[in-house]
Amino acid sequence: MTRTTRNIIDLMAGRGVRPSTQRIAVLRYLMEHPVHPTAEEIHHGLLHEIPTLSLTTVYNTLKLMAAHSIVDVLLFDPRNAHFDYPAQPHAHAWCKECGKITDIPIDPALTAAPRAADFSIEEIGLFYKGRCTECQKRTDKTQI
Amino acid sequence: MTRTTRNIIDLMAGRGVRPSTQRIAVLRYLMEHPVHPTAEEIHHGLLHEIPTLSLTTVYNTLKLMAAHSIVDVLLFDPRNAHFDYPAQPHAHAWCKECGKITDIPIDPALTAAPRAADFSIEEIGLFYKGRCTECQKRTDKTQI
DNA sequence: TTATAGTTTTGTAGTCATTACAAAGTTAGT
DNA sequence: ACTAACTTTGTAATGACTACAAAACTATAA
Repeated sequence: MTRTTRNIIDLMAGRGVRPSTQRIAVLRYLMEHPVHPTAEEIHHGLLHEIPTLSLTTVYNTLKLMAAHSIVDVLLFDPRNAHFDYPAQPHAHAWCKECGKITDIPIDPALTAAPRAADFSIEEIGLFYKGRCTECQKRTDKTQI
Repeated sequence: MTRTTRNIIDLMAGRGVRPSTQRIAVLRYLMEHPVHPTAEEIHHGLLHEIPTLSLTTVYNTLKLMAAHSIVDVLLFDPRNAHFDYPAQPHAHAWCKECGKITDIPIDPALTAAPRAADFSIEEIGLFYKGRCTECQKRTDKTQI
């Protein structure tokens, strides 16, 4: 059992989620691939390790871990949800053109709860939508 | 032609969107119903006014106006998109329990573009997820 | 070990918001 | 009025996600 597996089990147990082989694999995949994958991508990426893993289990696992605040669900992309293990607090930038989601270091002041008190805040999200450098370059070339 | 209709036409023209009867109706509905409705709700709410209005047109119109930054698409709710005419810049609070989306006045400093420059930012979003006052009260009662 | 109950996983069959598409309708300019 | 370009409409599809029930697994106790 690797060091990471121990950490993952402890993290899950601390949040009230029973660690199973599949759940550990999904969370480790998210930790080792901080590129905000979709459920489909996680499933595909784990198939060689757990050939019997079903897509349903990946969805169930992500939903369960999101409910226990272990992972974040990113819904910028209208086509499908992306998932994130938030090691550090950060904002997200979504490129409208290529769909890539990039982490943006966040100013700690932004994570402060706002003055409006008529709401119990459990989660804060900050995101930017626009165009990444590569897509800007590509469009510029085309336009010349 | 009402005052508002004139304003809507000017707004659309200024953003490069040709104003049609259906498009004007959709945008006015959003302005007069600042409760972040879904496409289905907008369609239903306009049927008595334009009985032939199709749901496809509502979707097309919202997509077009979003592309021209006239309306915002809110994707917190995993079930369906909500739409917003942002009269003032504001954040959104989404209640995980009842699904209601509430406007939160935003500190103008938060809308400033961040220092990370490798990205052309066209839109900034700030949201909170949690529980609204009513849902908190209801749960408290249940727990007593 | 074996039994048993509770939990998790799996595969299949849906559901449903959203989009593609082509025909019909509308608008604008000549 | 004529024509080209644009918009709307209805239907049919797409595809992410979920419901469900059977099978597999895990933990605990006798």
